[in-house]
Amino acid sequence: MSDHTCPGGARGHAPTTLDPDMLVPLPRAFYDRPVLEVAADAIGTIVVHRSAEGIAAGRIVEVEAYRGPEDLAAHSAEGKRTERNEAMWGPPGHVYMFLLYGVNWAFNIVTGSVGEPHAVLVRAVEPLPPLQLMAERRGMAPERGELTNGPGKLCAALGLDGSHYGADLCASPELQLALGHHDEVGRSPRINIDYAGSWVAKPWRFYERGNRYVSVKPRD
DNA sequence: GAATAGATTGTCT
DNA sequence: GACAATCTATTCT
Repeated sequence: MSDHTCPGGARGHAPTTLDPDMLVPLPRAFYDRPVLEVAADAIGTIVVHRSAEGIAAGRIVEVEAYRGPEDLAAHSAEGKRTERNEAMWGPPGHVYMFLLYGVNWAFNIVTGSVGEPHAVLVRAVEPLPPLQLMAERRGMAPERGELTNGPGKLCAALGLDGSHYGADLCASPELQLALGHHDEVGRSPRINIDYAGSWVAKPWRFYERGNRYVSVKPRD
């Protein structure tokens, strides 16, 4: 869809080791585009979080686009603007965090211009070595393959929470999104938005085909 | 593998 | 007071 990811070279293989110094943060222009384009191109990019506990990173393999105010599945549906979703209305490249069911955090990337309440929900990442810190945070062995296969799980593994609300992915030394590679991208309706009327059916979930970390198994 | 229930709390009506 | 862009354990088949 653009030249920001996978220009046709290496496909489908995450690096076997993570070298933070080799990671190139995506420019603001990446986020300052229509949310469906950013969502599609976000597949394969690498989330990196550096904290006092250490570094943790994952390759994005599943996202969903939310496009208020017309999209009834979005928190910004019908132009609703509250303290919680304020970040959705702000500049592209910033982070929107919210709490689900009182227990799980969700990590979102704000896209489009200021005043366009659009965002990309990151639903799953493929964890990149070293896995030990992420496994500790999740309280399970990495071999189980369930470290980061869901919105709440990846936040727990990467150490993301409400303290990252509004962070600028283009300027934060702590939290960044970097260029990566991806395999073939599939699309499907979004997950768990039954309340959204006719918007339920829109194929606004994007995922890497065949990747074991995709949270809800697609039909293909 | 699929279905179910319970957890748990900030946010909005 | 209701509910949520979910996760886990448990109980089936």
